[in-house]
Amino acid sequence: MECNDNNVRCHQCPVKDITSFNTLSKDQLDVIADSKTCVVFKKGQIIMHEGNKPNGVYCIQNGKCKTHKLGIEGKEQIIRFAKTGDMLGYRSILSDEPLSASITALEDTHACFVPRQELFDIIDLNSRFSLELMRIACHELGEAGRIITNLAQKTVRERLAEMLLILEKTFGITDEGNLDVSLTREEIANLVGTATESTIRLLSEFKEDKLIILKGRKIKLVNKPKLAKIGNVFD
Amino acid sequence: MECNDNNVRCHQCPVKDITSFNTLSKDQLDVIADSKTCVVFKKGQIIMHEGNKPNGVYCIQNGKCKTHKLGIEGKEQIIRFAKTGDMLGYRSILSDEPLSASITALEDTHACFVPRQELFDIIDLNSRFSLELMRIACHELGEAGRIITNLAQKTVRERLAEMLLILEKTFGITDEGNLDVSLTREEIANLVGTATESTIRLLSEFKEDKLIILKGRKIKLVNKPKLAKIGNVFD
DNA sequence: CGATTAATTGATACTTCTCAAATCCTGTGG
DNA sequence: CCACAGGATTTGAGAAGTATCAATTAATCG
Repeated sequence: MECNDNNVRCHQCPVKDITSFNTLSKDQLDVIADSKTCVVFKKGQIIMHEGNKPNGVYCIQNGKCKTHKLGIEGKEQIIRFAKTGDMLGYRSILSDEPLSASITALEDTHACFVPRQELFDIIDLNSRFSLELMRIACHELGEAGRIITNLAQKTVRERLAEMLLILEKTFGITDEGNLDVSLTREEIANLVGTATESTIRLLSEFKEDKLIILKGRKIKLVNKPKLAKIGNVFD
Repeated sequence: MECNDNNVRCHQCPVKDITSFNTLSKDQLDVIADSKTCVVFKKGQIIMHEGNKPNGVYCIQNGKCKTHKLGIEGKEQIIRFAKTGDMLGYRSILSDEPLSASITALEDTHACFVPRQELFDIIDLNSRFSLELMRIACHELGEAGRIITNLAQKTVRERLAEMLLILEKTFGITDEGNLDVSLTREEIANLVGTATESTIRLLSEFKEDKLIILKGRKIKLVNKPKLAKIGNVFD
């Protein structure tokens, strides 16, 4: 798991500017650099485990992760995603509560572990950093409200159409135009909040209606306006 | 709307200790006290309006509110509640985004308006206050994850049973043992994420099964273990 | 190249929504 | 205080949306 990224100082880090550490001074970045540990998580590996108390956060250098909770009878619910530049575990650290969800790597993921204490030290020194953390948490809170409303009011069909658009917005597309994230049908179902079979049936319908092109786990959106209409997406 | 609570200084405020201002020094409390405006909202009055940019936050002196979003075809989704001691509008202020939801008084509510600038001034001075704000936002984020999982995986029947228990935990009970909050059937439906008629039918079933006693909008929980079992509530 | 896991399809049952109609409240003005 | 209008609540019937179970086929990984 350890890797040689440890040689890289944080102020030289290529993703520094898109992380919440972008307001830190050189000295403050050195505090992080001196205490961080860089690791690699293999695809499918659990990075943090629901119910545990983490000793710090991870900053994603490169990769994609899912945040997921255990629901009824062990069924997984995917709450959100994280990608390059995002911080993992901050919710638990800042609320001083156990992890409310697990985090699993969707592909091989490089991340830097920053210990709890150094994080709090910087919060104490740098109110801009504190504000940035608040901004992120409060933004996520707004997103959560939107997800709650969708789950409560939209049909599965509507939610799936919207989710395809959200996946494209979140992860972008590959050279071939496919969504740049590989999810099983079951994962899509656990994201949308439905049964795997329903997801498969609806994806097939969308394919029949020429809204998407399916090739195994590769999904290409070819009629986004129509998907947006089906999903009641207005923005 | 204005009221004479303005005479009360914040350091003497009876609810100060249960608010996030409880870490402020006397001087810092005076900054708030000098800039605050106390107001009263009538039952049903909109305190903040979805999409607007608030100029500050409200601290609830006394009362109960609902936070609600507009969903499909104007249907209301209730996201959460607020009560005495809670802060309103902080999500929008701290994320620098328009309000993601409206806030409406469920009963006559006394609240103090604290302007945006003074809030940021204190954040700059007092990292314990910043941490407290982060703690609240991150705690709410964990709650939101739980709500998302419930909406995605539980049946309406399960969600309603759980919601009754949550309402009792949130608002407590009156002398007669009823939930200390008055909601229409439609509001309960908008909270659980279902149709009004479904809520009515299920409440009637719970009444038949002697789990609750209904008298108009007064609801008394008489068999909480059974409700917890129906709602798959384990904690 | 098996062995396992994932994806697909069909049939059926169940939950929940929608529409319609009737009754009950509640606040308000006379 | 009463009558009344308008909203809230309740109940029924039928339609629609989803889940579940079972069986088959396809894909993937040592």
